[in-house]
Amino acid sequence: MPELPEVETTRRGIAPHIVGEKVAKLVVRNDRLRWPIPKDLASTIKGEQLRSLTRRGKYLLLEFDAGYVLWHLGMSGSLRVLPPGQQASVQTHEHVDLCMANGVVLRFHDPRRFGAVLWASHPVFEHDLLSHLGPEPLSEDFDWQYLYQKSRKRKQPIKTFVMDSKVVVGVGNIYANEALFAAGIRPTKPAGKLTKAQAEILVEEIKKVLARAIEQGGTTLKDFIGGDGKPGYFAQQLNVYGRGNEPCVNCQKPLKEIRMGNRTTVYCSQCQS
DNA sequence: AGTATCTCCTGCGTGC
DNA sequence: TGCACGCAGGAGATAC
Repeated sequence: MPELPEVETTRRGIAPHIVGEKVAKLVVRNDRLRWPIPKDLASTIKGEQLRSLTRRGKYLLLEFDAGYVLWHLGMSGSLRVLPPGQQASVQTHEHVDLCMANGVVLRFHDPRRFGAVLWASHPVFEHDLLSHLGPEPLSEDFDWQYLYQKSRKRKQPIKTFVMDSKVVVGVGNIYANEALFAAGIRPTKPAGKLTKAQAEILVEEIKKVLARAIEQGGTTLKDFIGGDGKPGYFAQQLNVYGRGNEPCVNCQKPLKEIRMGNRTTVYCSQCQS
């Protein structure tokens, strides 16, 4: 399930193989993703040179002279590079191939089809899906003063608050749970009740957990495949996620597991307040 | 405006 | 062995 670290890992893995190359063709075997893939996308980018591959939140941005392809992996999506001449047969749920002039094929696999492949003309950041996004969590714009100010008078639980992409992008369920545990803050705490000190440590822990995950190249979650086609090798220790009722790593008290906004939430009632 | 709920989809684990 | 069922999850859409 791609969270920001997996998307970034994918970006880094595939970029060297495709940036600077021209598009030979886009093959769409199934256009029914979260939104339909535009019918004319293939003709729009055919022959165009890929100028850069960047990321905004969990969106990959493929830059061409005329505009951008926005590529979101959704919850179960993965991209892998098939080297030139390696004619791997198409497996089920492999919905899209981006074929480059150098023979490299970028293949999209997405069983649950929550992903998206869309076109955005210039300026890309004014696109409806990007214009409202909050700062990148690893950027300097995301600091404790920002989080503190933004959370004032907000009654929403801090966990759903930091998972809101308008507040900050890229903090999914796994890392929200982990960062709140590391910060010693209870997920249910109203965002507006955070102290300055808590805002400071939470921002720090969010950055730490994401940066560590990127360093390690993604999670071990089972359907992640790295940009080089190898399985994810991320072995970051998860202290709370998936450990409901198991002992807290700090105090051994059984971890609480609750539902918040339809998402599994795990915390230690003794270590988080 | 802020907040909570619903929704898209398929694979997997569980219980009968 | 097979079925029904619940759950997982990003984030936009919708409803208060």
